[in-house]
Amino acid sequence: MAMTISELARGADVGVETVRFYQRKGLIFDPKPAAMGGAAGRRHYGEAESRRLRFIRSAQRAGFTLDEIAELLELDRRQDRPRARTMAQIRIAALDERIAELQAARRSLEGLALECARG
Amino acid sequence: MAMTISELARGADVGVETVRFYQRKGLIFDPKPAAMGGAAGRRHYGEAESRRLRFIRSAQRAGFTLDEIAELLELDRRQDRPRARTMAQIRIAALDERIAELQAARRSLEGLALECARG
DNA sequence: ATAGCTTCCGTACCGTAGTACGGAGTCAAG
DNA sequence: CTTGACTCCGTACTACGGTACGGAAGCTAT
Repeated sequence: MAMTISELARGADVGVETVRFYQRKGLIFDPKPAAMGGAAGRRHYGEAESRRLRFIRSAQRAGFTLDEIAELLELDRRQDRPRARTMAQIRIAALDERIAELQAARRSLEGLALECARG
Repeated sequence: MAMTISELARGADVGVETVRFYQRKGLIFDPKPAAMGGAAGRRHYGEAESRRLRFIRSAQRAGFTLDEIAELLELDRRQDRPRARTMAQIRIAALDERIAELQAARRSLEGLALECARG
């Protein structure tokens, strides 16, 4: 249950420095060691943090910026479903656009490859 | 036919500063004004540069980095079709992967939006 | 001929998302 | 009880793709 930072990082396939970076950004709860009733030095993390970190990575794959992800996490905390839904829909539209663009690029690369093959 | 830098930039929907940045990177021929037999100060560009600039933008949309685009332009100059073809194929594979990832992200966002709608 | 937009040039700065570094302290195994 | 790995912390640096700034000089329309 209780994990060190490196275990947490491994669980989401990110580096320790990246976790620390997210903490500085406020994306991950930072159980300040000093603030935890004297437990010396080390932080420890549980399943909640691990899930949160994996969520961040998946949201990133969906194209959200870290700032947007911070907002999503905040919306989740506040149970603001309408706004979260809006953000999701905006992102879906952007995704559709991006997918179409990549598919168009793919087609034109196919054409290019074909030209190269013929010479 | 002969264009100023701002006309060239407009033709590809980029800023003048971006054109200058590409010149520094060596992506666009830079007809150094001093080196052109005394024509004072200003560069002028033709259709070739305009096409080149538009090519850069479309290659970017396909996900090539500027360094890769520099290589592509060089391959074109050297008529190295096999290598260009290889690069295109590598990019197509990366594109396929990326498209699949975005589609997966899209599906999970749809799920999220649905959850938000129900509450 | 002069006002005012462009151009040129170098250099500096921006946002995004990390990654590295150095020193000090800490924990676990041999 | 030491050695070696891990942690903490602040700060600095990286890559990428631009974007901005400031001064000098050049066009262009009035």
